[in-house]
Amino acid sequence: MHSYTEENYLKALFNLANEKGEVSANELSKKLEIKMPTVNSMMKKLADKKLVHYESYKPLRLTEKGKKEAGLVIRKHRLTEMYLVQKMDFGWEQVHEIAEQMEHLHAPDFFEKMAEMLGYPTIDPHGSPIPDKSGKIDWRHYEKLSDCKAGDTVKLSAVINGTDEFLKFLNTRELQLGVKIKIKIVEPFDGSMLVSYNKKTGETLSHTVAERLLVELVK
Amino acid sequence: MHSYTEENYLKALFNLANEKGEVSANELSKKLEIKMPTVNSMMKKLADKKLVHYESYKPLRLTEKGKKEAGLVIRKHRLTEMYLVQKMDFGWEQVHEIAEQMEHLHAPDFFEKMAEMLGYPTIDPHGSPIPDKSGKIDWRHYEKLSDCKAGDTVKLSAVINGTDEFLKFLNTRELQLGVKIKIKIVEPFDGSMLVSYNKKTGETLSHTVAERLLVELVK
DNA sequence: ATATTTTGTTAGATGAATCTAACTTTATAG
DNA sequence: CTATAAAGTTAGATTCATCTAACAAAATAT
Ligand SMILES: [Mn+2]
Ligand SMILES: [Mn+2]
Ligand SMILES: [Mn+2]
Ligand SMILES: [Mn+2]
Repeated sequence: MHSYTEENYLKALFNLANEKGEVSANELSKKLEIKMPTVNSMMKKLADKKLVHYESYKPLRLTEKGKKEAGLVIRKHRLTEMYLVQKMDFGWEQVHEIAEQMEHLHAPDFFEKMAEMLGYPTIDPHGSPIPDKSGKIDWRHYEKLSDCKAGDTVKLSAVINGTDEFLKFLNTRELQLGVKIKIKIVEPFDGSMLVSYNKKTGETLSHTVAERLLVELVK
Repeated sequence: MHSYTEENYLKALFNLANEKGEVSANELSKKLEIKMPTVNSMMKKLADKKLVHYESYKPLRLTEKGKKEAGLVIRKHRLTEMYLVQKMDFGWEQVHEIAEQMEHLHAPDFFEKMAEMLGYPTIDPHGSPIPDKSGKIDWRHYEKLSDCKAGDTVKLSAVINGTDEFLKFLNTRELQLGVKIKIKIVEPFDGSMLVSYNKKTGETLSHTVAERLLVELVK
């Protein structure tokens, strides 16, 4: 099996590769807060294990095997988060750090039991898709709230860059997944939005917030 | 904080010290399946951290600090086992390996939530006491079934040397914690016992089994 | 009491994961 | 196009946890 360390590299590669197509050693180094030479030698090691395609001075790419292994780690992470929220009553802002550790447990029966108890969920508490048992992700096509226009009615489906601080901020605004948001005005100057949802009739969301909220158009 | 590795040494020292008073480097080496020189240098390291009293050629003893830290790891282990059995429907023979990993999580809120959901249990699924939040253990006084005599009625309160195989064996005999056992005959030759419990009127338990069952006298 | 066995210690090596310093290649800006 | 900056690589050191081989002390057996 892969070490705790290797698993964290695979996961970081996977997540970065989904925002962009390929990953530079530099990005990976910054994401993991590990210096470049260390990343470099780990990439060679993962290449030996056929988890990463490595060529000098070229961007990094996970192999199919690498994607699968990464997907399985992410599955454990997201199942854990869902379990903590659904079955142990944690807030969505409290679960990431715990899942960051639990994702490295080698305990298939435990994760299978969690999945079963949760009814085989397909998204985690932040709206991110949970990879299936083969590590495959079923990608959704959401758009950023900040890309929507006045008059649109949307459903909040996921949050990105979901730091605990940001999630706590959303709590104070009663912005949970599933909330229907009507966009009343989009300010051209700063991209801030005047919206209504739940019983609130005039809440303002900054562009910074709106671009971290992923939504689906409704009606 | 302490590393995964250090925690395992502390836990092993603690458990060995409870069977005997002190622990030899040799026993510890065998228990952990780690060679003596490795154990030796780890003991010096733990001594530097004031977790172990170390003197050349003398038996090993945990300091008060060491006992506390070990107790806290064991607390996490046993709370986890109890949670897995009570809340996730695992069998008592399925939980040790998972707990062996989860005991190393640094997630106080998670373990506190488990304790709360379980109603602050004082024993784990195998009848072993769960240390409190300060790492202290409330020792019970049980005796081995093998030390009881014909005519005694006892309650099964804990199992020792509870390997998964042994626990599965107990499952086949319907021997769960709390079962009331009447001792009908003790064979002088091999120490085997003829007992009755539940609706069974004449089950035989070998000495090997009886000395792994801890009981309390009833009536 | 001495010899043998067991236990404990020291010394030195290894592999994993990390770092810093120095160098090379590629990208970017005048 | 060169010059500079950024990104990537190589070399060598460090820390942790492990090992084997050799040696020393303590326990045990004759
Ligand atoms: Mn997360
Ligand atoms: Mn992690
Ligand atoms: Mn256990
Ligand atoms: Mn452990």
